[in-house]
Amino acid sequence: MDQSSKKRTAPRVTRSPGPSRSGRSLPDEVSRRIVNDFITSEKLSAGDLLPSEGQLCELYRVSRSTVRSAIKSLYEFGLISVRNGVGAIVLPRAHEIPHGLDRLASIDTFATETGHRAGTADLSWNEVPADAELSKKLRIPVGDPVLVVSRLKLVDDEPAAWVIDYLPSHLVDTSDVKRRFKGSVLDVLLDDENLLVDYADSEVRPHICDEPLAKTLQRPIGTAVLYLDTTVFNVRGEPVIWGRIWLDPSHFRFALRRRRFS
Amino acid sequence: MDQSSKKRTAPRVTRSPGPSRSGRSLPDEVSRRIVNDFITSEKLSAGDLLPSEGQLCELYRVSRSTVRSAIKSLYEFGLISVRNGVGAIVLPRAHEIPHGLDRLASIDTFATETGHRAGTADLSWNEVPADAELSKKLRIPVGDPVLVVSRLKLVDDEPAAWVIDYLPSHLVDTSDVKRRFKGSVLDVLLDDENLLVDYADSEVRPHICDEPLAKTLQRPIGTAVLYLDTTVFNVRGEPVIWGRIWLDPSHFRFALRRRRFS
DNA sequence: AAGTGGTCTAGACCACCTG
DNA sequence: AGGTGGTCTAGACCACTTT
Repeated sequence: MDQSSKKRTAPRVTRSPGPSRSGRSLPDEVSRRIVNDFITSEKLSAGDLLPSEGQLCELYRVSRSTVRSAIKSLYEFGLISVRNGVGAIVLPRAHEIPHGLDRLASIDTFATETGHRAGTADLSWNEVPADAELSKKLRIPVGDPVLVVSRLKLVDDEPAAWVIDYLPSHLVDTSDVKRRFKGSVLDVLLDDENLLVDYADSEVRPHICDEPLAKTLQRPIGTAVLYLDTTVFNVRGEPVIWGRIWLDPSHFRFALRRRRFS
Repeated sequence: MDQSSKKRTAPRVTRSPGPSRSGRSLPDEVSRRIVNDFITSEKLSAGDLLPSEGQLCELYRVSRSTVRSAIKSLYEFGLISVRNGVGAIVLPRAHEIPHGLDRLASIDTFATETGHRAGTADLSWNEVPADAELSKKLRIPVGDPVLVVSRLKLVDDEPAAWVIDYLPSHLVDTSDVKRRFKGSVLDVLLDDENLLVDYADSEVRPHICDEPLAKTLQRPIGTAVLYLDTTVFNVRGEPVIWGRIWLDPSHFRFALRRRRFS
């Protein structure tokens, strides 16, 4: 087209300014630009159409594949809808999705991201031999050592969740985990590049507080809480944590965006 | 390339046999083939590597982009992990995730897919003017007519959930919905191509059965159930259903695969 | 060094929606 | 008819892992 003569001085979007290492991909960068330039800037409002893919290609000087990838992200993030033959429609940003239940992240991360202060109390570390249940959940032989970490999670200094994590000792160095622990066992393991932590399967159930739990969470006996039974796996599909969490729903809203198909 | 001399007689994967209209995309077709040929066929087992992307391109005679798209689907579906420089690793117990809580589908669909029989009882249809809460949830003026559909959902003839759906009357033709209703309001709307139903935001909370609910679900008073507060939106981000569901956890397990980032 | 996945480009053609 | 998104291809180059 036009590169015959000179390069346009248009602010072409590139991977990053410096040594091309910002962790950000080109599509992510384009997503960010689209959000800044059109969505949060209030240049467009809910129901309006984004510029067409072709226009965005010219604007940011990237290929259509890159623009399409960026648009897909915005769609999956719930910011726009896309209609064939029409365009990308800006959605109302009213709904927040406070804690994406489908995202693998720690309570500390969720709390911090939503502007709250996460804390830990009644922390205890134990090593026990695996019983039948632990053997099944962690897929290790009965009797193998298991690190048990239990604690009360505080949000803004109020009891919010009771958490017990079970880790196969052969996978983790107990003293190392202890040293790097800042409130979340999951975060320590997520940061460890050798463990290759990848995903978790959770099951959500309602639960009624019995006396010890009620006392711990400082709620009346009989209060309804959410129980999350979670197994975290590495990329090879081996269990690395079995976690049991009892959550006070007054401190944690569990929101979820559900989509067709997928 | 290689079409100069010999053509492979390999069974090139194409969009569909007939008039190219099966609704299935090429990447979806390739995904299906990969699952059939390598994962469920037990040719590979958990921890094994899929053939490389290049090999899959040759095998199915498609471009690398198509193969990568197929692989991404398998990843998002939780069937494989992918590691840079290594390959795609088959994950264990790939074949479950009974009720993906993150998927927009009806109770009937979930029940049927898991081999159960869905039923409906105590069905009632009403039209009421929107009060303040309905006005807020459905984003319509107070007083606007709202269709209220309540019923007991049965799974294998046992009470499993109490459901109330609220629909703005201006969006739906009540008699039409009634006529096409086969147990699920959501399914009727999902099938309607004019409504453009797109996604839902749900919030999950624990709930303790009071007397009327306990009686309806035939459970003891004080039983813990899950309460799902769900708003369904169309592609323009307009609410089309507000649904309230009380679920007996003994009939519905809510599983969720959680991934990093995303 | 060789092989793998990760990223990005350029271009072609199709399906859909709107005038 | 013309514009928009949807799909697929071919190829280039980079980053990562293994040998």
